[in-house]
Amino acid sequence: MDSSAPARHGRLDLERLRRNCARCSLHRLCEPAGIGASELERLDHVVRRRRPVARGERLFHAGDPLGALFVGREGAFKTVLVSEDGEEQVLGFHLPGELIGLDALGSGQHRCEAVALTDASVCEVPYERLTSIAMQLPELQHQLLRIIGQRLEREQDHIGMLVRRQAGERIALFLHGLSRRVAQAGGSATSLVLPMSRDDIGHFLGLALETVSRGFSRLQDEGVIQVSGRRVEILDADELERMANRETDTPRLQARGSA
Amino acid sequence: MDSSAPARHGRLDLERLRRNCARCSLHRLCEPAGIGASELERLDHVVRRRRPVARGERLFHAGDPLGALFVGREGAFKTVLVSEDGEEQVLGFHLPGELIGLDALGSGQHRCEAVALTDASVCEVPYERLTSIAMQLPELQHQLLRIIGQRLEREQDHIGMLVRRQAGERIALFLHGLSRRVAQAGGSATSLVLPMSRDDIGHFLGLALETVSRGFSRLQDEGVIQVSGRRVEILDADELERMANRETDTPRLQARGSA
DNA sequence: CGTCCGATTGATGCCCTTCAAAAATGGTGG
DNA sequence: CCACCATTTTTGAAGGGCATCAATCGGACG
Repeated sequence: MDSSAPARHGRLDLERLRRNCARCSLHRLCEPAGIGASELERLDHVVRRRRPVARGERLFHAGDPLGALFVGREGAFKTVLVSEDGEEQVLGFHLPGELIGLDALGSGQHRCEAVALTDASVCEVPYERLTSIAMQLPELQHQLLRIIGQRLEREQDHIGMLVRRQAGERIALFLHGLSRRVAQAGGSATSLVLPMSRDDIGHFLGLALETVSRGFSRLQDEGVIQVSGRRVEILDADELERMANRETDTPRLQARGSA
Repeated sequence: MDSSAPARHGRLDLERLRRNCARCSLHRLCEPAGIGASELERLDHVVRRRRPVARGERLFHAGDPLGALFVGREGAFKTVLVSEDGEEQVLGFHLPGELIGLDALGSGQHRCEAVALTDASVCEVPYERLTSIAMQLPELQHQLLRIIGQRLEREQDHIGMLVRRQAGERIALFLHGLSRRVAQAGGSATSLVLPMSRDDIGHFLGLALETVSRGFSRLQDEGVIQVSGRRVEILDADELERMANRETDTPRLQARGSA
């Protein structure tokens, strides 16, 4: 496959566009919807591709007007809600391929800020243009609604993580979910390098950073994971998932081997 | 089913439709968007109005395909996520004028169930028809996206309620938020009759029902509210809001009067 | 090699959960 | 109208898990 053919029209052009979208992880937005050539071309003209973002840089701040949605391409982000007393609440982490900026849909202004946890790059889609194109493409409209709906599901899962689950459960749930998402983004499901600090994880899970650290250590003692700073190896994914669903029951009934 | 003037065109028809929408609380969906006559007419033909729902009845179950969105008209609902072990997680409460059913947008299937807490009635909007009309009405599309975005905000507020806030804070936050919403739905902001049980509130706030009850009693002791079963009078809304934002600080530093 | 920031580990206190029982509420039928 | 029951709510007592304070450890970087 040639990588540089500058064909202007025909299949070659479409191929180039599709390739770009697939690389840029925008495929979640347009590819599964079966969008045709002309539509892709329009999207392509609208999307600002592969904008680099330095670690610590913000895609937007709280209060910024909704200008564009972002799709992570490389690196990782967190979205943070800062309360008036300076307390940070981490709303989510965002891996390549995931949409950032939906928090402004309700009011037209961002209510949280998106911070790059590592050096990163994003694709940028002007919101107004996206919606106006969606007006004419049923597939794109449905896809957009579906993606927003999936974000709703994620928020609900986040709530489920926080409600009446104890620390070990939340941490297992977090690692398990992160592993799946890293795999979906093209990484290894068992060998992770966490882009976020223990403090960030704590502010996401509603736990003190020390509790997160202790939880990691405990999982390591039990042989489920191996931790070295931000490097995490998942040794027993099944057990991890089991702990994620209820840690409190059968702590000694089915105990095998050492206590 | 027309019950009155069968006018086909002209202002009368439009007025009737607007009235219906306003009464039906669908105004949040179409009225502020400045929708014109023909569009309202189309919406009107699509909406099944004022369907009664008995207490305990479900609008949908987990796993049901996404058929329609609902707008509460009278009464109250809760949406509940039931985990495999039978544990209930209350995702939200829904007052008149609020949209129910968005949980299915991501997958096309409902993941929670919507239960009527009281005898109630709803308007029912077939989802496919709504989106296909939205394709042709920029205002409606934007309004739809805005409403979904507002739901996202609510989920995030819910998360903020759960993370690192202690019981008294969550309960004050809950009462304060409910008061505002009841007022928005046309009720009294200070005199509430809770449609949900202490258990429901507990499953929403991530607390044991006993803790909720104790929290109410404590607020009463402090003269902030007056409780009698499910009847709650808010005596000091300012103080309630203050407690909602940080209960733990300045308990004795800036203490005035009694310790 | 020394500094700095993040991660780990320890000890203590407290808030909330849990178990338990009494009290109140609401609906039903005599 | 009142008695009766089921359900919900309130209140009490005890124990545990997590936050907090504090110190040490470890790696990254100049």
